[in-house]
Amino acid sequence: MANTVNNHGMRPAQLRRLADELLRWFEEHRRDLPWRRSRDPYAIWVSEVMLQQTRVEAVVAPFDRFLRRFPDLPSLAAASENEVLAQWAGLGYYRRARQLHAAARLLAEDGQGQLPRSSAALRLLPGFGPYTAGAVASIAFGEAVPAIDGNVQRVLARVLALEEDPSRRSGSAPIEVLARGLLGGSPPSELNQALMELGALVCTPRKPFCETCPWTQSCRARRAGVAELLPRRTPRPETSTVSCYAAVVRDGPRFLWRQREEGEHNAGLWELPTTRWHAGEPDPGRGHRELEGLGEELGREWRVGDAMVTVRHSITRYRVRCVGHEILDSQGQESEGLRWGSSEEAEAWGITAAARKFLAKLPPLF
DNA sequence: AACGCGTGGCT
DNA sequence: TAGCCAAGCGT
Repeated sequence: MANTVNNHGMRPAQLRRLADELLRWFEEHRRDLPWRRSRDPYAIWVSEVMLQQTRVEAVVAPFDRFLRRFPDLPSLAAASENEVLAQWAGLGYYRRARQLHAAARLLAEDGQGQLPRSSAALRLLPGFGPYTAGAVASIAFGEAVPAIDGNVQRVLARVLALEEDPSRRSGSAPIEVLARGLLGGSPPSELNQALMELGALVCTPRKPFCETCPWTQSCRARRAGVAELLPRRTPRPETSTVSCYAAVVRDGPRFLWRQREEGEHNAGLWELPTTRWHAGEPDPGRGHRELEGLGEELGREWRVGDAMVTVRHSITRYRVRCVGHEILDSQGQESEGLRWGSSEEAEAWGITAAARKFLAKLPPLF
């Protein structure tokens, strides 16, 4: 039993060797990423939040854009929520942006005006969970705390040939013990980033490149030939198809936009007015009826036309088909959460990914 | 503990 | 095409 918590039998000398091999590998293979060129804790924080559940390639452009618009913590704190959401557009999980913004405001108000330097203090801020607190504390401030994300879970689960699910306590405990063991004596920023980089570039979920891995000799899963099978995670819920219908209401170059409400997904972002989802594939007759209903709900006089275009996207476990119908709106005025705007204007307010897909697919005017 | 929250790229 | 999944957090 002692072995379970004692690094599965990893001795200090072996930990030292693993850490050295990893750091040497990282020195040679580390990617040149925008946030790695900065030592500014604020920039590192922004990058870590953007990287939650999001691929590096998807973060590079939004990161630069965001930092140009909000170069420091005071500028972020001073911004409106929708300005922040607009800069976040395309990254998804918009709550991350709200919490980043909320934390910036807390820090700006309480006089400090800067991030606290310890993982424990960071952990108290909105949006800082165990991973992000560890990542910012180690990368920005050099604290010797692990930063265990999905990459690190995978890498260390394989090194240990761990059969337990890393998202459960029985699996996360040995991973954390090993992550801490590897930190001893190494620069925390380098070691943590190296572990993640190894997971991103070599110890990939499927078809890991074990031949080029610095740990290929010591990895227990590799030796047992089960690397690809680890970590064992509980299967995701099955995806299902849902459908909805969007009102394409045009007035020259402008569209009618609706702001999604608090409590809905994509809250605060603007979309073409859209009906609620229903299970199953789209149904033209149903689309007609539901859009007429939506027009009444919004207090407008609508003539619902034909289906023009269908976009598909997905939200967590739902595959969404959304059919855009041409709508004639004989009113024209705006109201709370309902306004006219060109696609460029709406982009600046912050629009949903589905709306962006509609804009790209809709036939040009005339 | 399990679920809700987005999105885009890869296979 | 459809499924899989990627530097998680909050409830």
